[in-house]
Amino acid sequence: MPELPEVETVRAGLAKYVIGKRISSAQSFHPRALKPASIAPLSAIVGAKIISVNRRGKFLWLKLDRDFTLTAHLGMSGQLLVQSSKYPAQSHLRAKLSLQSSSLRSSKDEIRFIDQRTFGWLSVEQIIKDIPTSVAHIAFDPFEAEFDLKSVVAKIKKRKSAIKPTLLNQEIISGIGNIYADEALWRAKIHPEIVCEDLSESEIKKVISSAKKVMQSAITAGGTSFDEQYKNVNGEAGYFARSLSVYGRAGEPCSRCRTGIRRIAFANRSSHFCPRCQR
DNA sequence: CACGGTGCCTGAGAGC
DNA sequence: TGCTCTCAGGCACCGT
Repeated sequence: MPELPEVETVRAGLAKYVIGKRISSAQSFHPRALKPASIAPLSAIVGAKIISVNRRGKFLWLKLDRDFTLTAHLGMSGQLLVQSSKYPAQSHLRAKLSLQSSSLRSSKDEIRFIDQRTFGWLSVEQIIKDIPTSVAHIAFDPFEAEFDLKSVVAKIKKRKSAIKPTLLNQEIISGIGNIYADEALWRAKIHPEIVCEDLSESEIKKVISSAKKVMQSAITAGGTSFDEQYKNVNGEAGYFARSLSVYGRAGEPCSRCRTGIRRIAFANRSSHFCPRCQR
């Protein structure tokens, strides 16, 4: 599932291939591919040049030489592939952008948006202070210069809900999904159901720094391809799944204390943790 | 304002 | 073999 490390891998891959290119056509093939809030059809970006590829948390956007942007979210199963238009269409191809190339030999002439479960979307949006409208309410992620650890800790400390759903709340800290939330809590030795108010400031800091560290390691590994849905722009899987300590490892021994990893369901999600390390 | 619950979606895998 | 059911979890939205 694409969380910050996977989206960052896709962002970097896109940046490598598409910056400076002009979009020569843009088509959508599924009614849900374009977000209903999009201010224009996908064809509105035809003729625009891609200036940069940006990310906040799990949101991605192409900065164009226009006063609007193309924003993308991968949802559960979205992929953005950069490949040749000669390559046959994938079964869940939802949209594609053709790139004008200066070199006739360039084979990476298409961005394809593929999405099995259709929770992902593209959207043409206004850009205000460099941020697209659908990203305006999203909190800074821990890799952004503006991320303010102290204020995030203070905000979390006041909350009456459990730490796990709080880590998943993109309006408090962005980029963390179910996999990295479980991994961060295991690293910080904190039980997912502990109420935020009951944690000390240093415990909250530890969870956040653990989240940043585990996500940094995952970026280095090219992301986690746990359910075969996530791929980078070249269609390759990341290999961080082998480095996961708790997610998807119910019943296996904890690598710190050998106690069996437990899986519980709460807040409509599964949580994996070590019942001995995380009290 | 804070927070919990629900809906959207498809294919893999389980169970019969 | 083939049917039906459950599960996976991203975000938006709604009600309390």
